[in-house]
Amino acid sequence: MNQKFFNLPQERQDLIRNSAMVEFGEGSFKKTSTDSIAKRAGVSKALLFHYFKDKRELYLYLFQYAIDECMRIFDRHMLKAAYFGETDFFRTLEIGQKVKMDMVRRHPGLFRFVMRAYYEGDNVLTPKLRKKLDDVLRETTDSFLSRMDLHKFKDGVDPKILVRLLTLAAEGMLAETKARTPEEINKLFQEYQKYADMLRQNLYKEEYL
Amino acid sequence: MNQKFFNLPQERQDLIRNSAMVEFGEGSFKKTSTDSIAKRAGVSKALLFHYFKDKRELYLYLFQYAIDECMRIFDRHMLKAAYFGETDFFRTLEIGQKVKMDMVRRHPGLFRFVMRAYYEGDNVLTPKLRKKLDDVLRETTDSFLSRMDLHKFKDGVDPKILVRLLTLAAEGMLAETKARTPEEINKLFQEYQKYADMLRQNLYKEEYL
DNA sequence: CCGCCGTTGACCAAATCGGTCAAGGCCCCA
DNA sequence: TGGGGCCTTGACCGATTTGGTCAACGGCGG
Repeated sequence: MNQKFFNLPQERQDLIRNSAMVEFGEGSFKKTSTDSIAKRAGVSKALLFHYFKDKRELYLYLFQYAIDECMRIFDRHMLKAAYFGETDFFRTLEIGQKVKMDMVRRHPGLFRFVMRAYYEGDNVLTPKLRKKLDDVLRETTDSFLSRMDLHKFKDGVDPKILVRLLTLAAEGMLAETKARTPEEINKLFQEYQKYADMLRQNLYKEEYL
Repeated sequence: MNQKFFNLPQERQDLIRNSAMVEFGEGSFKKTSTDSIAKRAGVSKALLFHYFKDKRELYLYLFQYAIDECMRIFDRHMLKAAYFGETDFFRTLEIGQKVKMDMVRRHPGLFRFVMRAYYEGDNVLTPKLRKKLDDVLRETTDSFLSRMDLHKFKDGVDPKILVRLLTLAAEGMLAETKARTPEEINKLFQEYQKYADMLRQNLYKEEYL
């Protein structure tokens, strides 16, 4: 790709990246047209091909960028939690969700794009990239659980499936809305907190409530 | 539409309907080509236009069919539960999920299609149809809750958000797999049951366990 | 033998596809 | 004042795909 892309102002880079991720997130690689991407970004199609030699190159760059962004966000959130010595399962997960929702605001369409890309039927994504995403997802969960204080849970509660349950719920909420305004995102977060509170209230030993 | 469509053997009707729902479920109305639908069904495109005058007519028929099918399934499951006098929240919900997963086997792509259609940006779906789906969803939840024995829950547990939490999880699981074989679907169901068991174990009063 | 019916491949004009190219506008340095 | 980059664009390309049509095929019951 044309390295001059990075000389553009950050907002313009984001505009192009976000538009492309939203479009690629709505359909398969083949069905997504470069025209629609350009139109969403309010930019000429020729400009896209000025910075990216190919539709495929744009796609692969976006995937790389998305994964890196996820990692960056995750690291920041874990570092933050670690800095404050936070070891509480729900509070840390809450921070995570908050950061995630913030990311949705900054990069609407990123999650959907990554999911799409992961399940993309065509072989546009190499197995190597696919594996990379796998690793990121698994490592984040493990790393998260290893730092938490799991003694607070009642006996018989498996924190691992609890993470999955809450993550599924959060992603489901994210998937079913096109929320972009801060108020909408805040509403989603409040709903998430209702679930988390209910679980915390009933899955923690009484002495930790 | 051409009423002779219903003279076809049921399997052939299902073949066409399912293929169309899968394809429409993967992309927007505009981006989904009649060619791909025909190809998936192993049928000539001309046949499609023999039974449905339009791409749009096919789409609207499918939506109607999908909603009716959902209703039919829901009624059957509720009647079954009512017949056995079942009033337990988790057992009834479990039956519901089981039936739902069965439907996924019989109609792969139905759920995704309905969701897509609901959030479809173009105005192919009239507000009236959209409202109809809304009503169905809300009514089923309310009707379900009104028949359940909610005294078993500990104080402070809101069954309504519990339904939503479990539904979100189930739909999330459904969305992230392309599971079609009975074994895969069974695996999903087992995962669902892990969540439900954990919640039941901790949200019910002890005397009801 | 006919007529009906489900089915098809070939075909159509129109739209859309990914990608190119010459040139316009703008700012900075000489 | 006159270039020389640099970001940006509209117009354009041939190739493919689009939704939709149509004449005709084959099998089957009468």
